[in-house]
Amino acid sequence: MARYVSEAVIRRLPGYYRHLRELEAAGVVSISSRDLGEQMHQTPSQIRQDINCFGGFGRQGYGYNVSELKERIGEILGLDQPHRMIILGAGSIGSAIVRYPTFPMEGFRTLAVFDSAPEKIGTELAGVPVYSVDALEDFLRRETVDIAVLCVPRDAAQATLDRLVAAGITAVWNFAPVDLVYPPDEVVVVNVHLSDTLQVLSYKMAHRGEA
Amino acid sequence: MARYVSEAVIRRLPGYYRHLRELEAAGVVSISSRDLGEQMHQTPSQIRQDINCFGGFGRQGYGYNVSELKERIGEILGLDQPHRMIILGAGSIGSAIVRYPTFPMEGFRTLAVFDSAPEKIGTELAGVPVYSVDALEDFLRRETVDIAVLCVPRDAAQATLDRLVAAGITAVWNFAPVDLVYPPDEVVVVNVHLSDTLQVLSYKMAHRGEA
DNA sequence: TAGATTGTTAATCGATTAACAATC
DNA sequence: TAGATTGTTAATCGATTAACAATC
Repeated sequence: MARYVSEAVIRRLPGYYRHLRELEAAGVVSISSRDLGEQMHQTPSQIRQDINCFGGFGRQGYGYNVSELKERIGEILGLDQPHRMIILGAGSIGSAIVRYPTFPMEGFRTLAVFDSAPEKIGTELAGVPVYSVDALEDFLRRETVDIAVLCVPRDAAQATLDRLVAAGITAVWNFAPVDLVYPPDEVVVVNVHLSDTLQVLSYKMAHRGEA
Repeated sequence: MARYVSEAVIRRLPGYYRHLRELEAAGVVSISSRDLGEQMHQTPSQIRQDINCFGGFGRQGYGYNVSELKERIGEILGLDQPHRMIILGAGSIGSAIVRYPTFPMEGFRTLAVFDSAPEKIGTELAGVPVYSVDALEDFLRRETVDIAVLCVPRDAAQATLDRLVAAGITAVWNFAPVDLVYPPDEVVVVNVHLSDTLQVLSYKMAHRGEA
């Protein structure tokens, strides 16, 4: 255990978490890597390797306790800690994030939304106040914020990120379709390039049945 | 050229496309794999390998013509063909997709939105009509639809997908946070599990500076 | 032509899979 | 106990990087 955890493993963890939660809800108490692999279309070997990056919580001859493994993966993902978020941009993507139903119960709480359009400032979005971006630095000085969600238009994204980093934000979830430039040791950025995934779909449609 | 194209390469293509479009807009005429690699934080080798999956359109001693390469990657991604989409679910994610600004100019056109809430049926979302899901099969019989975008709640996703597949839809862009079950030779599914990427961010925050 | 840079083959690196002894 | 299944090491597979001859 405690070996180096590759990006590939990290990206599979949420899938395990989701599947285990469903098994738990279905009343399944224990599961073997063989059965879990079958259900998730992975090899049992891969599942055991992945889980053992973090230490063995399986039992020989028995498998894994579903609730315990789910709980542990949740901890590894940091879901046992609450996260305080702000959203930059009160457009349609920003609205969708504020309203995303499962975030509150996963510990992700949105404190405020920031926008530059005067008609939006002072309103609320699903109960969350919309402030002027001018008040951003002030707000960050007063409140503890863990994650900034970037939902501003493409052309505003880099400048907004620069402000966030200067104000001490260390984690950004970016929805703007740009490759942002930032100091990697000061801030973690995870991109959701929606257009990219749609283009991957387009590729697969165009090249169906080639492989 | 014309070798097997791995998933890893496919997922990098939209990034190339985006970057080349920006270079083109900036008036850059040609670029070497060395410079492109530097700008995109990749090795020149990888860029040449990736591009050569599809045939050599570089010139020795010169590099690649930006516009030509962009155009060719666009074709490979299938962006030269128009795509007709429908959206399932008129909630906040569905609304965000209808309004996504760059889709129309990339050839992705939304024909209709389907929902089950009576108060939404008959209205419009950014100029696109909202129909009852009851009318789904009828609509698909009358109209040519390439892509269905699944934005329904978690618990309705599987049933909706089943209906889509039964009605002959062969490409689905899924936003519901579930692992859908489907016949892989009948339909291509690309998932956008928003919650997963947020959890990856959470992981990286919790384990900052470990590697 | 000489210099630069590709296309492509070979070497390396990392991730996935297989195997099996340890053990519940 | 015997059977099952893990944790872990070794083997394989695939993807990335390096090298270099071909050529613009």
